[in-house]
Amino acid sequence: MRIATWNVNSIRQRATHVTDYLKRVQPDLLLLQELKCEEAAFPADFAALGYHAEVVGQKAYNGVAALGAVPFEVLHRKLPGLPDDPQARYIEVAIGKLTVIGIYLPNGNSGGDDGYAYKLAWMDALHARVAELLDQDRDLVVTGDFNVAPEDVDYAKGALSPNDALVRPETRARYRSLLWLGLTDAIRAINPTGPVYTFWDYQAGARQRNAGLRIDHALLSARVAERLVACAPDSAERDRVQPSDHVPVLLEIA
DNA sequence: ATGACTGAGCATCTCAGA
Repeated sequence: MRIATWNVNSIRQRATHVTDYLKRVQPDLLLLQELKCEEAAFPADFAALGYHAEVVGQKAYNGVAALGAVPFEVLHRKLPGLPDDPQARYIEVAIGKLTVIGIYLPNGNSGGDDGYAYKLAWMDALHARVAELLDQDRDLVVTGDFNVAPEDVDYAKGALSPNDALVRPETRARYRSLLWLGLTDAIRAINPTGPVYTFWDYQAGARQRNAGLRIDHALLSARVAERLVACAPDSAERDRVQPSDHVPVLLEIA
């Protein structure tokens, strides 16, 4: 089973990139974030490759989707606990006995105190949902753009200010509390030390200077983690023409 | 010490991203 996640920063700008990726990598399931369009404007290009799309869209901002080459069922289109969330940031699907959650976690740097409070409330609701699924003994993958750089090794020196919402202590504490429910950070399980970036800013030659961040993650419940084979970002995607600022992360489970 | 890209939209600037 191969599951990928990718913040595409506009699916309409990146439809060709995604098509090429699906042809080359052929994941069973691809979770997308930052579609920046409503469902009606989501490109139809992927059906011809055998991928069924379930889209949670929104005009201009946010938006997530699941593309499957295998049959899957949508369980939730909003984070349970935030049923009236006006922002399209959550999709939960089932492939047989496996539950897969795709998230676009709020950045938290805009909107002042309210914007950051929204990020923390979203993380609290995600914690509650993951705890509920683990209590039910579900096999679980939580993946997507978390907008959290968990440790100092996860961002290049100078790439973020110390009080950025991606690294503030309240943010990191909530990320750790998710792990402490019993989840395994798959990128770190495969590559325990050193920088492994998933994002490079468009500005100031960040890619050329390798001034990146690790903010896209795949977290695995225990039985899934026992079957972990590989998990890594595809950094070459960042060097294509007109790329997203994030690269895909591919997870392989035996 | 400072600046710096990209995308969407009731658009020629503002908001958001991270």
